[in-house]
Amino acid sequence: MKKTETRIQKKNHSAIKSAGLKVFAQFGFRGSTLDQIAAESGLSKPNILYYFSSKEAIYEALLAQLLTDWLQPVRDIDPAGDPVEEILKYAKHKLKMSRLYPRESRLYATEIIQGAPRIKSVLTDELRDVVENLALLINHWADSGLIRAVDPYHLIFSIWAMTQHYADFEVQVKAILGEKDHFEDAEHYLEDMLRRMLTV
Amino acid sequence: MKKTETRIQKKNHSAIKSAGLKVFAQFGFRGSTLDQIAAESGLSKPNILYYFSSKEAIYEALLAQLLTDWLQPVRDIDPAGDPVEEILKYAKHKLKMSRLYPRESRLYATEIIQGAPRIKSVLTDELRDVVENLALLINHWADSGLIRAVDPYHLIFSIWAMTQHYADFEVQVKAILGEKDHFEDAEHYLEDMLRRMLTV
DNA sequence: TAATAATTTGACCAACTGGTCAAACTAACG
DNA sequence: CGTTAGTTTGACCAGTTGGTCAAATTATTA
Repeated sequence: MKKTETRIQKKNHSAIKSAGLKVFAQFGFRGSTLDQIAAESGLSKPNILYYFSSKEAIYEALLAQLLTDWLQPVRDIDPAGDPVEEILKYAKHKLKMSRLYPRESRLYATEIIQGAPRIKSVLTDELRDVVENLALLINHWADSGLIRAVDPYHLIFSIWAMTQHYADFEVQVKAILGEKDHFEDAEHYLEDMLRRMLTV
Repeated sequence: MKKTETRIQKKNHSAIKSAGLKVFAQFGFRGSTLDQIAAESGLSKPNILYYFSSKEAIYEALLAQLLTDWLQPVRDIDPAGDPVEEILKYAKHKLKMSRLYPRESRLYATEIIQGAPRIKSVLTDELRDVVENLALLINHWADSGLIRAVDPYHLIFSIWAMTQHYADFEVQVKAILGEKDHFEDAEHYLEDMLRRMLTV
């Protein structure tokens, strides 16, 4: 049990992860440097390596945190709830994550785009499993006549794609829509789309 | 006019761009090295710099090519054609690009995720302009009762997000669906979704 | 307070980075 | 064939990289 984290350790672990998130999300693992993370966190480079054994260890700590945070809401979908509302709840939750934590989304995106070299096994094990269960549930809902029959996998992909788009492609969205908040309109569009897809 | 490209120049320019695409798409600009591009292209590092003045020049040549290839199909949408079919044609074209040229998509994605430092002006000028015109056309179609009224910008974003998802997140899609070709199902889903959104 | 444990840092290193350059090599052409 | 223009490369460089380490500093505790 590693519960014994001092006040300073807590503060610095957090500062390093926060700085690492900022830097890695923008430049990817190979494009980021410890000097950048040092500057961003206000710690010296050797001091960072006192808390994390390597650059890679910081990156992996961030990814691990991310993956658990992302898988949980899928597991939280209630098979006994109203199907359309459950799916909408999940989609809106994902959209909110994109608004509140765009850097986490971009960190994940760069890792996946680069072929997911460090988390491929998580994708083929946990993620695959969780998605398969959700797909079974969606098919079950469709068989029971509670929602329209759609390909559950591509439904899930479409939710992921649309929600993460607003985080990952933020500069592009802002170049087109301007700087004002666009998440409200995005949510209306997403809700409209999902209701159209799932009802009748 | 720089039409005078020798046989060797043609071959090597192409080999370098091809290798650069492969490397940059995977590691981003800062994560890629000239040595990687050299190894991938079969040329020596100094030889590469004989054809392109710098690492950045290769990257920018790739981005420039990409942007023109991506903007054209938007401009090709026919205001006099059938609205639903025109939008579907565009969406299917984008999906085909994701299948045939996933590395181009990933190169673009990494550039945008990193804040588009080299092409921000293209986004706020050409892309913005082209999208605004398309949005006006979609609104016009809606006003004429030819399609259902939807937010044109978020409609466009949803098409981009869903089509590019299959290229950018290819490893994740394959981790879930397996290695078999999934683009046919994706096209059916996309067509279903757009028809539901745009008709009635 | 004194001693011990935890934290921080400057100096340093070997490997790698983008890029240069003169010299060597090869293709093209009269 | 010989000449010239185009092509290729080995050796090299200065700056950056992730990471080490002993020594100095600071916090904790007896």
